[in-house]
Amino acid sequence: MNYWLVKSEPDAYSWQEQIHNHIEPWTGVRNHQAKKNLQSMRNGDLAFFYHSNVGKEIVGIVKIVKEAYPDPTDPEHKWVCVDVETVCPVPNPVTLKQIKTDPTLQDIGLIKQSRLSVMSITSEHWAILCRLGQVPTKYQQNKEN
DNA sequence: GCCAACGTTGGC
DNA sequence: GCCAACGTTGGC
Repeated sequence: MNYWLVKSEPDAYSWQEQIHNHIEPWTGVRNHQAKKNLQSMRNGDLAFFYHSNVGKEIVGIVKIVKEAYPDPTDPEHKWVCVDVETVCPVPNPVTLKQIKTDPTLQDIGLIKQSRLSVMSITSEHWAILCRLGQVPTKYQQNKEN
């Protein structure tokens, strides 16, 4: 399985709304590299939910439950979305500041490609971020895969 | 195909 | 509010 990070501005769609909705289509991605990443996601992959602009921290974990399909918010049907399901909150949200000061996280996409809204995360970085966020072990991996 | 102008994202 | 990074548009 693969690990990912998806960004949302909490003013537009927040983690609280994600908890409430439980399963939600991840729509509105309008960048080719992000689209490619969406298309590489497989059912059961896990993703960090990051609050951009306001908060600037990793606040939760979601699971991909429906692979890429045409984004209903795109009238031209040329962009895609996936469905994500709430897995758990990150008990101790990991801030961008923390990530920037951690020597083991310097080559993470969040820093190197700050404008990309859907990116992959290595399993090593995933483990480090889970530890920093104090994510319970049982949520760090999807046992179904 | 190049590049200037402009728009957007997102951090500071 | 500013700006860096990056993407898009359109003239040539």
